[in-house]
Amino acid sequence: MKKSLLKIYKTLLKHFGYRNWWPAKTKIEIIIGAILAQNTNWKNVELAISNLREAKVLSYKGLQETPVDQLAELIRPSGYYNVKAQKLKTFVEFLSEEFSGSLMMMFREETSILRDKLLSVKGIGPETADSILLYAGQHLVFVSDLYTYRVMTRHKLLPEKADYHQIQKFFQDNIPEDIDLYNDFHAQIVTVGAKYCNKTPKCEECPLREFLPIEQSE
DNA sequence: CACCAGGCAAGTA
DNA sequence: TACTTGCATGGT
Repeated sequence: MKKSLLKIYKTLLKHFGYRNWWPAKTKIEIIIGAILAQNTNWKNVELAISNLREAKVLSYKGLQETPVDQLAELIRPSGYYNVKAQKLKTFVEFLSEEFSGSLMMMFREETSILRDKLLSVKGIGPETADSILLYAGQHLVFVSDLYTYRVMTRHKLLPEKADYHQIQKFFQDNIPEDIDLYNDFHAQIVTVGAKYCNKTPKCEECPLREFLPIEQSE
């Protein structure tokens, strides 16, 4: 199994090239993006981020000093804007209280301890926590998501009932412990997922078509 | 027009 | 524990 996952990665890498994720400059921008991206098309997130940038509030202080309803207006294109504005505020409060507003201090925490702390923040679930850990903090956690679920289940590598933790463990148990690999593998899965392995799959053109299981008639 | 996107929390049985 | 529902915009 170790081999087949890596083979999938290599196929994706050859097809799409190194993805160079996360598409953001600063750590806080990555965190903001991770929250805004929840159940939302990335294009919409980009619109929201660029609004925040233009308003010069794409920073810890910016978020802290901007009223929640103003933030909501700025991030409107990302959808669920009221909930997400509150989530940004809640994260800022968490960072302020737990780590004196320092991401540097936050990411110095041991991985599993920090993961638990992030999960205790309202609005941060497993995927958002792991995206923050891996992409903003370079912690060794594999990020799963809807596309990961689809790619794995459609290729019969995991059962339909597989939950987040199971998917994550499957990757962590079967590929080398390498931050750059974790980083780019997830990026590749999202890329192939968005293009070919979405709700209405286009397996004929998918670079992973050769990995599809043999169809059984019944 | 309907349906979906790089989730999560809260409510119900 | 295992479903269900609310949150909401912009693209196809």
